Amino acid sequence: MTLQVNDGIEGAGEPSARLAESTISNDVGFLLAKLHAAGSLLNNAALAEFGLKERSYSVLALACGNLGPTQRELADFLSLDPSQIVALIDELEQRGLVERKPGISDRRQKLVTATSEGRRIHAAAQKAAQAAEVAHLSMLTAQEVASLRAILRKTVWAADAPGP
Amino acid sequence: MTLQVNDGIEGAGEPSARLAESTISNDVGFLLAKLHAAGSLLNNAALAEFGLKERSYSVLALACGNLGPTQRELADFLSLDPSQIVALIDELEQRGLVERKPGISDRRQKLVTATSEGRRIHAAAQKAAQAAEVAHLSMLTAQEVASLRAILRKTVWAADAPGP
DNA sequence: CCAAATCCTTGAAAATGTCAATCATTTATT
DNA sequence: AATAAATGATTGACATTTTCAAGGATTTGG
Repeated sequence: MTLQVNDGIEGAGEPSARLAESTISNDVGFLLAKLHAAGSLLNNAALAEFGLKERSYSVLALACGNLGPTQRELADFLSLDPSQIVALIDELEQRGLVERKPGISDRRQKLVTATSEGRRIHAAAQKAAQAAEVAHLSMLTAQEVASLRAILRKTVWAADAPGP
Repeated sequence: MTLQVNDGIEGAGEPSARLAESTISNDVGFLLAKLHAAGSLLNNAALAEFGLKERSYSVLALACGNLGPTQRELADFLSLDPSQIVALIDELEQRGLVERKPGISDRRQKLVTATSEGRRIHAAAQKAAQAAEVAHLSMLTAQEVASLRAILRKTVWAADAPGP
């Protein structure tokens, strides 16, 4: 489930920070939800210029790597239903940003790879997304950002093979 | 504040951890989304026993404080549309867990307060939710959890606050 | 007093999430 | 090798959630 921000992007900070006294303000889950919601808003705003949202951007980014992900892998990795992946790729494919290729060893699979146009769009979108991230975390020191990233990675990939 | 991370990761993998090589695996926004999704799942599972979800639990928790929040404040604080607050409170009120009281100085407002039954349910649900949080973050050291909480709080409210 | 703004509520439309069934293909079993 | 079981992609139906716009009640500002 997702908490979504209905605030304008430039809208002034927290109108009712009075409730921040509540005990749930210390719940990591609650803080995570709030931060994620605010970040999504900024991210989607930054990506709108390229006709992308967080979802399609993620798929495009994964298609731009040289990993040749199958749709099933994308669904698992992004924690989405396979049918949602179909819709996302349909759109990206119609825009000529990605291609479906039959799996090499398994013809049921469809490998998703970015076109050169897709790579171009992705490079530009990535810049915008990273700028949005920097802005969103501008109140943190570089050390804090690094710690946050490391802790998040450790938690997300726990019990997994070592990440990048 | 000391921010340190034990970055030793090992173990056997999730089905598609292969894609973790991708660059988006380092995006704070992406990690936030994944961690939030996983946490929500655990949270909702823990709260189901009490007929609550993250949303209704949050509202109930805020109603249990002595802050007498108005619905507008709840909407702002939880980043939800006011109409969603109406539905959440309707349900909690029908179950006898919270009450709507007319605002003291402004009769348009409705102050939301928990009943004693609501407080009882909340106390039990809080235990379950906190246990779920502990389980979710079990791969982190106490120090890392404290750092995470502090950094999240600082970012969300753009003001530093001491962790518990 | 009047106009504008605010709070809650309702309802409808759009976007998302969830699930079951299907076809083509692969894997496992006999 | 033949058959059964399992898997990947796709479609479509259905429920839930988000997002808007409008309305009645009340307050605020001129």
